[in-house]
Amino acid sequence: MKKIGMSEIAKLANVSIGTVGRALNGGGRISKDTRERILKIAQRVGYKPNLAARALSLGRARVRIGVCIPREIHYYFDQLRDGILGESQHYEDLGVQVIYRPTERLGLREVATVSEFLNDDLRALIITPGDPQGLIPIIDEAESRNIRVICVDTDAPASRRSSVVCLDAELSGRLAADLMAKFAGPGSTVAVITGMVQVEHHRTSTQSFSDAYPQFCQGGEVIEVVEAHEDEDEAFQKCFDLLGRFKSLAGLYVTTVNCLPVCRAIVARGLSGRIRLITTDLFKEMVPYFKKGTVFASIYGQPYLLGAIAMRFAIDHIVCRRALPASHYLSPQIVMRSTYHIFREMLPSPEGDMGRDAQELGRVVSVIEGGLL
Amino acid sequence: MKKIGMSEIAKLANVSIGTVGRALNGGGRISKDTRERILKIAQRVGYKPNLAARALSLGRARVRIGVCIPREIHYYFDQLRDGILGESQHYEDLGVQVIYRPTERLGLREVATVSEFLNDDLRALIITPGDPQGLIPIIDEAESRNIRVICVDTDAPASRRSSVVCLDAELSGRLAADLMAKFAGPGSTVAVITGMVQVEHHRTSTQSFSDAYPQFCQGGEVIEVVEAHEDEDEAFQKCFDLLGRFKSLAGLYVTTVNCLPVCRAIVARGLSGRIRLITTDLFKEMVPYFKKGTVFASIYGQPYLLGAIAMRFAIDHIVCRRALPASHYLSPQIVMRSTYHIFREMLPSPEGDMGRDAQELGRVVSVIEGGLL
DNA sequence: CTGAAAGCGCTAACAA
DNA sequence: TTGTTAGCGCTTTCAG
Repeated sequence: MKKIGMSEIAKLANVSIGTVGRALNGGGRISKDTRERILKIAQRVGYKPNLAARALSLGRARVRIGVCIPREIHYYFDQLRDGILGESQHYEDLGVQVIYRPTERLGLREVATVSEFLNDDLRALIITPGDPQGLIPIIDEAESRNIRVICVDTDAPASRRSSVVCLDAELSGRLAADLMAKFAGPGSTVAVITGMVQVEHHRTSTQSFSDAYPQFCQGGEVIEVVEAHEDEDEAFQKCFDLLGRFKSLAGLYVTTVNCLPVCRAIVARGLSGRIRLITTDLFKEMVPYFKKGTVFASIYGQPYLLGAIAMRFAIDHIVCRRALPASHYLSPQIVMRSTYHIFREMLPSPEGDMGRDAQELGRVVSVIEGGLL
Repeated sequence: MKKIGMSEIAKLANVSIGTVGRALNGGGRISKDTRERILKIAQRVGYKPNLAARALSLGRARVRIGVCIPREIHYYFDQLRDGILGESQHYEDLGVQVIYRPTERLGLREVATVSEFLNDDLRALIITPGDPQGLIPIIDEAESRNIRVICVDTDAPASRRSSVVCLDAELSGRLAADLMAKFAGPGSTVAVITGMVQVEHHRTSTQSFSDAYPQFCQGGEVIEVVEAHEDEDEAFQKCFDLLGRFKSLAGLYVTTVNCLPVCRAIVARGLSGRIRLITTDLFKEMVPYFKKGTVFASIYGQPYLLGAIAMRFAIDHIVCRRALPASHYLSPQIVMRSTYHIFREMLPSPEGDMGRDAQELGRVVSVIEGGLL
């Protein structure tokens, strides 16, 4: 089956190549007749446009994709960014150009920043909603202007966004419960330390854990849910207290974005390795607590992969004209003492990270990692 | 920073565009002087070739990549294949053409099949060595003919292959031990059921598990390593016996490619949910045993991702002239009752899988999965 | 409404 | 050794 181009179709249809172009791309003036005739032929011969030629003809940067994600927390969003931008680089010569305009923190000046994209002649917009409610009108406006909005990591489910790529918070919570039940055994009492309950993801996974734990664990009970407001001292203190109050506590599930204070409290109580600690993050400072056995497991959403997939979706849709999946949930990774070291999160951070210059030729010793690339 | 092309460089160097071409691509007759002058300029202005233009100019299929992987076991290698071929499709218009020539089973007629590739004018060769020893001369021959050989899933470490993308067997075993220790608790006695010990991966992970388990588990012991030769009946019988002999057995680590007979034996003994069973595979027939709680966890190497990464490496190297990492280890996924359903392995298999026609436009309800895409 | 032609950046074949 | 030129398949403009 040989590849067929527009000129072959032109011959088959007895028209010029220009007419074929007009038929294929919705373009301008063309009679319904010829149009349909050409379309039929194209279909029959299985015409597929040559993307390289198209990109070349259109000139560079005909596919603009906006990206608005937070800068902080760095350990997490730097990965997300690298996934998004890294993936896009592979398609530069196919005309993909990324406009990267981050916010400082999740939700901060988000509505304004995203709004700025509206007049940038984008084809797609990748965002991490921190204020889903406030974003709804902008997302909907973007969609109505034919800008496909893809939510990544967080979602704005009530909006008309085309697609979402994220972890299923409910699933994360259930998985934590499943794991905790198997770690702690029947009849065990556990607690949860959560961050700001306003944050959808934390609220959902906490709830889900609490619901699921008793099911997975015969006679098990979630004895308390502590809210730590993402404050280090507060988290430490509350956790320290908790451990003092419940001597029989078997496990702790932490959904804050920073598990370190909890680790410290556990160590301070001399309970490292005894309390089954399940966290939800992964960054270098955790290493000592993995090594010591303080952290039993971390249920980690791989932001790099998340970002790469979101960008891949955008490109597949716009450049390759593939359908956009309404949603894509990926499975959280369970990271343990024996495996944390092979995640890209543990690589020495080269500061100037997104090296667009890259390493030409030569030989890289070893790339290690949990995600793609 | 504007994009600079060959013609700009030509102007800067006061030569014709043809000369620039000769300087940049190692090509033919050119004086050392001009060559170096041009190279310097190119470097200075940060010249990056336009891959779309290059592909277009070269005509289609100038980058041929050979793929030789097994057909069976289907549940596993179909995923690997989809990852490899799926990734390549994205680069068709950049000139990437894949020659897919599978073997029936791992190692079967492998040397002959791989040999056939030698005269196909390939740029890269992706293989799954089943007979690493026998392949060495062919791999080395390929490399010396400037065909980059990338091993995926299995390896031929003694050969001159450029790269390997796989799971670290030693790590898989350690992770299993880590998990088992946390499931079973101190002082627990466990056993291993392994397949053919000739298979490198099984031997290594078994060994690694046996070494690591006592370290992770206070007073724990691996009481027996059963070899089942990949035979269903044998596996069932041996496992059934084992469970009869050691009433105190707390866990079982299975490294065969088919955990079903072990599951059945456990159920037959009425020990489902009591014996901590850790497996290493993931396919639809396992679902009932996940649901029942027979399988506690499966440590699964995601073959789709493995394949996608291997192909991505090949393309990045050949098309984008990036360095080939000597090795890339990815972290095994821990799959549990609460998460198995979101893996692509659980999707209804569309038989005619690698749908090259794909779904144009329209809207996909939901894509679910553990890997990339 | 349709045809003709220029040109995107690069490679390769041919001239000089 | 270097310069010139014809495409690769497509989009887009300008004539017809």
